[in-house]
Amino acid sequence: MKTAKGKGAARPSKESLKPVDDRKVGKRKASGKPEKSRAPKKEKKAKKDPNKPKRPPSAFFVFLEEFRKTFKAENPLVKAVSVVGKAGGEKWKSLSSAEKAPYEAKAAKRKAEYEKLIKAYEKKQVRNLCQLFCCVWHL
DNA sequence: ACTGTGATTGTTGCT
DNA sequence: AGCAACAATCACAGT
Repeated sequence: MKTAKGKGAARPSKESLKPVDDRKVGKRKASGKPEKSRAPKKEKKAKKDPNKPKRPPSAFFVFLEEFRKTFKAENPLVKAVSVVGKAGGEKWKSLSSAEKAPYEAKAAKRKAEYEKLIKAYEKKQVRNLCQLFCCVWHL
């Protein structure tokens, strides 16, 4: 048996229908551009705001969330997230638009809430800057 | 002991 | 308009 030990993706066969791109997460460099314009400023630590709302999960993630439960329920031995991800991706592509509809609907709702959170977040940021400005002005 | 990684697709955000 | 990074998850490996 294949000891699905975490990393080793337990998918030795069926590469035909696997158009996975090389977009490995972590270092995605599509263009041969050595310097990423979007690169985080190494100078000064890019402190992440704890209040910054995280991006809303896409329909795929919404589906994946439920899929993980099902997958783990049927494969409690599988502990590799990669396996669930691949299985979920394959299943996701197998789903029809109608079946993805409810997930997309939820995703849309999530997005709406996200926009609201972002709005409040930006507002807070502005407020924070305002306080800072006020403090400086007061000096 | 803690943090990063690995894989999936979609969405968002900046240039 | 297009590319790049990041969203959850969970166990393991490395520092």
